[in-house]
Amino acid sequence: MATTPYHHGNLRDALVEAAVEVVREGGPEALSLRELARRVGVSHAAAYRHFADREALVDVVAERALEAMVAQVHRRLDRVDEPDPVTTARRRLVELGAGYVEFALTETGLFRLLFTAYPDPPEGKGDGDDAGEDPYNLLNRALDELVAVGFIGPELRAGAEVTCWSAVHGFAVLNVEGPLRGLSADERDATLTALLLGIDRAFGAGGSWPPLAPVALTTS
Amino acid sequence: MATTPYHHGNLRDALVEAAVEVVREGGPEALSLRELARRVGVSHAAAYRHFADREALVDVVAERALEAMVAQVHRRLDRVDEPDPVTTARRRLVELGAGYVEFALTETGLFRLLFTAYPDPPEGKGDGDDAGEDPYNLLNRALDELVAVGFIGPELRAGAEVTCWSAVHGFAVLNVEGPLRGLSADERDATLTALLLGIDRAFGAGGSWPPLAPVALTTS
DNA sequence: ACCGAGATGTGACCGCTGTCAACATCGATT
DNA sequence: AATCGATGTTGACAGCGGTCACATCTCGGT
Repeated sequence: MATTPYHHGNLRDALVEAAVEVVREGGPEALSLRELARRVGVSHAAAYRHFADREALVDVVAERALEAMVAQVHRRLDRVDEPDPVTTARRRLVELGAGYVEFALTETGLFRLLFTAYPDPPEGKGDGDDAGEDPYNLLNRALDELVAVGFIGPELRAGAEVTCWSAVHGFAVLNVEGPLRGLSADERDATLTALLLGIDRAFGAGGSWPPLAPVALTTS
Repeated sequence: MATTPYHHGNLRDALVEAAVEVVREGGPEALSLRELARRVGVSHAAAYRHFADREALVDVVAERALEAMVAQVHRRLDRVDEPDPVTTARRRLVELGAGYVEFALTETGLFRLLFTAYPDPPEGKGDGDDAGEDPYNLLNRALDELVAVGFIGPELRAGAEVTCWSAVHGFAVLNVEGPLRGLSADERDATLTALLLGIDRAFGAGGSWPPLAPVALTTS
């Protein structure tokens, strides 16, 4: 039994683990069922006992990626510590965006996979159970908070999620796989700060609020 | 010689034409050298006389796509007709973004291909010859104009291109291949208007400017 | 008018991929 | 102990990008 047991034991988990690793290193296009099987030490068709097709495996990796992203965003969100509630809410929105971008730049492969098979979050707005563990929900709650503390006028709330998400996502995409990928860390921090403070200005245009501190990414 | 001449005549052009058509219908992943050759009625290896590899063909299609995009943006830009120079400049920035998104939604396949092989425009800032026929240059000129007419304070100019591009590109991506692809035309118009006017607010936060009219896309 | 050279197209081949069907093996249940 | 369903294997197929030797055509120089 010591020599190559016929049954792997927990092939499914092993495949997922290997898949995550492969995608982290080479992005979605590096994900090959056959190479995965090779890596795990199993025949090339064995994976089909656990995944209907390649797509199904991609979906599982996407879930993992989403979790990792939420974790990274939370890490940044939790560091926010401001005396003023308005500044707190504003800062949280900024850090939310910065965490999103940070994940995109740190875990390029996972991020790229995420948006070749994103699990349509805006549709499932009804399930209030695990709501919150999803960047989209985090964003909406941050915006609601900004309305609650009086920073965002209620008339500007509609569509604000899409505006924020678009800006931050666009920045991430352009920097990860787009024409902005050559930017230095300093240039990135500067332009990202301009973008995030721009959003802040767009929402708080009504009143006269104190300026926000710049942002710096930890791209490691 | 009427029956299948050995030499095609202008295979290269025919291949490019077919490639553009295929990408328009099925996106970049539908672009296969072999199917192209089949469609043009030639053996699959013939294409390699005209293109080093698949990538080279993709690049040519990308150029075409970029031209088409610039044309569409121009079409919208040229319609702007406002008495006030400040309103003109503001409106032009809005229409620039709307045109970008409109192209993304109209020519989904070409747009998606464009960003799997984007010809790094920010790098080639030196060539002043054909400058202007590139969305990035159009954007920069629109922003400079906004500074010139006094809408954007000079201290906000740095990084403004990236902010605008990110927001609009993110919106396009999320709507074309991302989680926002289910949006109705009305929802899209509304959220895009919110986004574009948000950018307008972010830049003109200093003064008290008249409101801008909403935006509507022609997705046909 | 010819003839050779360079350009262009062909078919066979390689290795890679995802996917399926037939077969082998194992563990748990009866 | 026999059996059955879950799991893994082998072998095949089609499609892909890419390369090669070879066939065919076109055109310019003599």
